[in-house]
Amino acid sequence: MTETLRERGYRLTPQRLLVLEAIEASDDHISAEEIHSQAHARYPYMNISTVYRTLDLLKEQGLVAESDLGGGRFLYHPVGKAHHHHLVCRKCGRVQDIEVSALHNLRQEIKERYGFDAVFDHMAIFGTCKACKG
Amino acid sequence: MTETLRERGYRLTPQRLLVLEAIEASDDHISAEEIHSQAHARYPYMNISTVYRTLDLLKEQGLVAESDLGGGRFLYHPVGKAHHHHLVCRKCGRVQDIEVSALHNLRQEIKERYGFDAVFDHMAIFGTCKACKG
DNA sequence: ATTGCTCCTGCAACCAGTTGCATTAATCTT
DNA sequence: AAGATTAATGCAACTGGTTGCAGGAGCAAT
Repeated sequence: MTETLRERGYRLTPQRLLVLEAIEASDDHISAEEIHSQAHARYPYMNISTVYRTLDLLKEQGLVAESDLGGGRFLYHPVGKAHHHHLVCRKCGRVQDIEVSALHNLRQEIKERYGFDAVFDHMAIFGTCKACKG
Repeated sequence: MTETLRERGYRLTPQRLLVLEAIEASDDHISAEEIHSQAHARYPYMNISTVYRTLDLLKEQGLVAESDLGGGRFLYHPVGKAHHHHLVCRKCGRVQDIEVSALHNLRQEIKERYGFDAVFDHMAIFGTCKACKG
């Protein structure tokens, strides 16, 4: 990721490197707050607005993906892993990944019935997970 | 709605009546900010937190439905009309209703594959509408 | 009409996230 | 290695939304 940014003419500041490290270290997903607190521990002047701006840049450049967990809460993950969606359990809060193919049929149906091109981009689906229901 | 609230033991304060009126007047959907500004015009002491608390109550009592339009933005509408979902066009911003049945298959698939009970509650689906694509 | 119970409201402080602006520093040039 | 350019940062103020708490008001009983 760092090489890609440099090649595209972006500066590699220590702040950006810390954000990248935090995202890569969490091979699952991570919130902006978590990124900030990790980076802040090592570099006290790290500012939360820099985290958000770096995340915006990484999204723009297609290096990280953003999931909207509803209510304005977001998670970030490197795009290395396969494109996927999330099942968010309202009871235990656990987030489970599901394959992108699960939404193919819905996309097609919406296209046929309404002529609308739906974009499912790391979507969050809420409900109750297997464990919590038992 | 006012009668339902009174029957269930809730007080009918002027603030609550103003919120109800604003929601009923907008037969489509309305944001909390819009409700507040309408109510505030007629009753200057109206506070935004009262709007949110009233909306919470109305949700709880099943009288209004909330749609998450992503990024923490919400719309509210009376439950009188049939349960539905929204197609939000990212180009023109238009919000189109779709029937709840569109998501039946997806619900079933997620249930079978992951044992997860998905709750689709006035969901927003983003993409490009027919008009904007042409 | 008055009283009292307790629900409801306004306020102020807070939260995650965003933005404008002046300052700082990464990189390029020499 | 030093200077210039300008992107990136830190700060502070702001947004929409949430919450604790003390005071105010709806409603029922008298």
